[in-house]
Amino acid sequence: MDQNKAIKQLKAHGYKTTAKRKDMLTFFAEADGYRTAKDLINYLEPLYEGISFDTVYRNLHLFHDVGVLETTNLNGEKHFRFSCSQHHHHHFICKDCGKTKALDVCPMDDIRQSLEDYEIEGHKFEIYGLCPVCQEEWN
Amino acid sequence: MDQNKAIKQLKAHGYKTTAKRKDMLTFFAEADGYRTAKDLINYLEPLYEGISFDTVYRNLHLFHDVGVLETTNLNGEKHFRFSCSQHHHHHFICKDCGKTKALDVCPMDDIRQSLEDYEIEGHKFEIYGLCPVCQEEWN
DNA sequence: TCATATTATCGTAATGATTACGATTTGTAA
DNA sequence: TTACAAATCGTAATCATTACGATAATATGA
Repeated sequence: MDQNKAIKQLKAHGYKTTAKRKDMLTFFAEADGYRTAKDLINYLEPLYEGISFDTVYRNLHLFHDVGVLETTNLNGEKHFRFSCSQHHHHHFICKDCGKTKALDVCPMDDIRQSLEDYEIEGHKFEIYGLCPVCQEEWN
Repeated sequence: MDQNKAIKQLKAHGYKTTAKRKDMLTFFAEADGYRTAKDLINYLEPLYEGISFDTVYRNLHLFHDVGVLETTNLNGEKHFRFSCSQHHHHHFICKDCGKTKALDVCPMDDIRQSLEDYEIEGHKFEIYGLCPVCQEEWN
């Protein structure tokens, strides 16, 4: 996912392109990892003094609904990042900087058979820790 | 984990046995799956009218700290269940009733090698859906 | 059994993230 | 340029969770 693709996605769904939305997408393009609503607000506040919670949260949900962002819950707080729509995979997530590393293995392949009677709607596999860069900063 | 073992754990850590704590443990023993703080409060309220949030949340955290409960975050809300301390495993979790099914596979085994430079602190693998019983109830 | 120190609980207020809403403004297509 | 739907504002409400000073209950040893 990148900014242009994201804007196309919005248009394709009949949503408008606004300066704020563009800047939100810039934020996530530069972030390259999971970020919170608060992170986004901090980024936008200097650009648009007094920007409304409504705007921020509504657009985060909108972006998620049209597939621009994916989301996960870390310590009870929602985190967002650009979707990796290529192929199904999971992530290592750095607790410090929020950046991710894609993992090719998906454990579901080996497990479906053992859950025949269960209706599977989704699954989550994440690894948490410190990326090499942030390890340095702790030493 | 069962009620007696849980009470022993509390004593071993110097915590007291109270009627409320016993009833909380009864709740989780009967629950046999993930439950929220609210679920617990609903269960306790008829027994102890006006029971304090402080009591409920403090004890949930205490139970977690001494290894009586394990916790996970579902839709932004903390859920608790008796720990399965035997050996490391993951769960299928029913979205309807919160009951779980243990999964023997742990994807970490295959993945550690590909994260040599990363400091791994934890991981999460959960499958969500409907258990056989709850599927029936939707038909 | 009883005193006492320590732990638990109460009642309630505060916090933090998120959602909601009527009024106003803005983007877009004709 | 107009008109209308969509977007945003400003702010209040909600929901889960945490915090705290005052009071009560438990466990231990005299």
